[in-house]
Amino acid sequence: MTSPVRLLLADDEHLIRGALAALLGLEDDLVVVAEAATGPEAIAMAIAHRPDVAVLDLQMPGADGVTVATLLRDELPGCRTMIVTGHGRPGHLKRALSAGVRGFVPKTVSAQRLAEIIRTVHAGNRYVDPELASDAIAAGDSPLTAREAEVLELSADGAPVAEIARRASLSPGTVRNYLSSAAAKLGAENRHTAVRLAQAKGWV
Amino acid sequence: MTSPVRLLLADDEHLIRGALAALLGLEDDLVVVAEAATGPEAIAMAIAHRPDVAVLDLQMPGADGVTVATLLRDELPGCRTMIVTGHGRPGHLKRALSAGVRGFVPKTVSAQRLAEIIRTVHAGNRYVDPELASDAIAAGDSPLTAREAEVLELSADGAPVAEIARRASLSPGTVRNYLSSAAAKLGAENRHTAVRLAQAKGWV
DNA sequence: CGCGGCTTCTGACAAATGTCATGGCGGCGC
DNA sequence: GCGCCGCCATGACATTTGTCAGAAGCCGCG
Repeated sequence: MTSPVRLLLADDEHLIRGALAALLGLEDDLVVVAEAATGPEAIAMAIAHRPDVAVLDLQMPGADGVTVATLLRDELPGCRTMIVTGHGRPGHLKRALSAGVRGFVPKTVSAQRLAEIIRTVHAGNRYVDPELASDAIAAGDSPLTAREAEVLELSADGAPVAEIARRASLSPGTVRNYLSSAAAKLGAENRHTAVRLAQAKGWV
Repeated sequence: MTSPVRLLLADDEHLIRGALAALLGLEDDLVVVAEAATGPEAIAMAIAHRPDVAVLDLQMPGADGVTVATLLRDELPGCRTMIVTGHGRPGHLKRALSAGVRGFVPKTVSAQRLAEIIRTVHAGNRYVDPELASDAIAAGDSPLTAREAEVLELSADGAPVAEIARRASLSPGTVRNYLSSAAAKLGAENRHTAVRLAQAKGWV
């Protein structure tokens, strides 16, 4: 028998992380060698313990799972990464895959299933939850140009156009044009619903 | 020794629920008698299995934890309820307490700690996470009137005033007045930032 | 009973926003 | 090189929103 798979677990919810560590530890071919509660901590722990697979939560303080995965790809090429998430948006999956992530699963799977997927990933294969994958395909690519997306994101907190223009170093008129065309592309009647739509698709 | 505490676990994330069930089951004075993934399912399971303590996630499909707790208080007076949540907003805590919930904890606590709190709650005492409590005190009470809150909530998805008026069966002018006064009370410069603020405080 | 607060409405005005046409600039593909 | 597309801007216009004053009915509290 080969040596066990060394795991890093990163999740800001101690309850989940601890429970997960306990359950995965029961599998005799898996061993949790490090845990982290924040993005930066995950990176530090990964470098210190050099796990075979890093299981990362998508939403963490400091840096999200995809960001951590991106850094890890450069720092620790031998370490496979996978994302576990509560509510995954289509856009996140795309970002994750281009960051070299090899597994993407929702928290609705069982621990049993997660263990299998960890083995799959460790073997060098990919695994993406079928439902999330079909969502991503259905959502398609963002129809927004770079500036449209940027301006839309800046308008996410409900700031007036003048404020957005200031933050983007653009003319207010230009901002209104971008917002208008972004809303048209998304089929929204105003920029606020446009923001919601884009966020739901994970495009911002 | 007394008989073990019978638990109901409700959380839509199978991974967490299963892991939690396993960990809490290790405590020899606790036993998980039922699990549920949705609000309605939690209610049905509670009535069927009559647990001593119901551990409810705040965000679940169908009906949220507080709603479930409210129903349970009437249906199963002998059953203590507690809420476990990822990101608890101040307003939620208030709603939960008035629904008769006896425990309110974030998912950042350890399983060890959760087990102790379950015992505390089962003994008839209350437990509220200190940090969440101080947040709630700092946030204070909502300054909004019932209608202001209602209209603000309807405007949450960015719908235009005409749409909100239709849904609330109010005159557009009235809606604008409510939104205006709500924004003024919250110190926001428009209704969209007002919505964000109110949501952050848990007032909507 | 009167006072104050909440609810609901109207009307009017100012400001912000959405829409459209138009134009210049720069890059990319054929 | 020419055309297309994205980027940035301006100006004008219609629409939507925000703000304010005023007014009526209802309810609870002292």
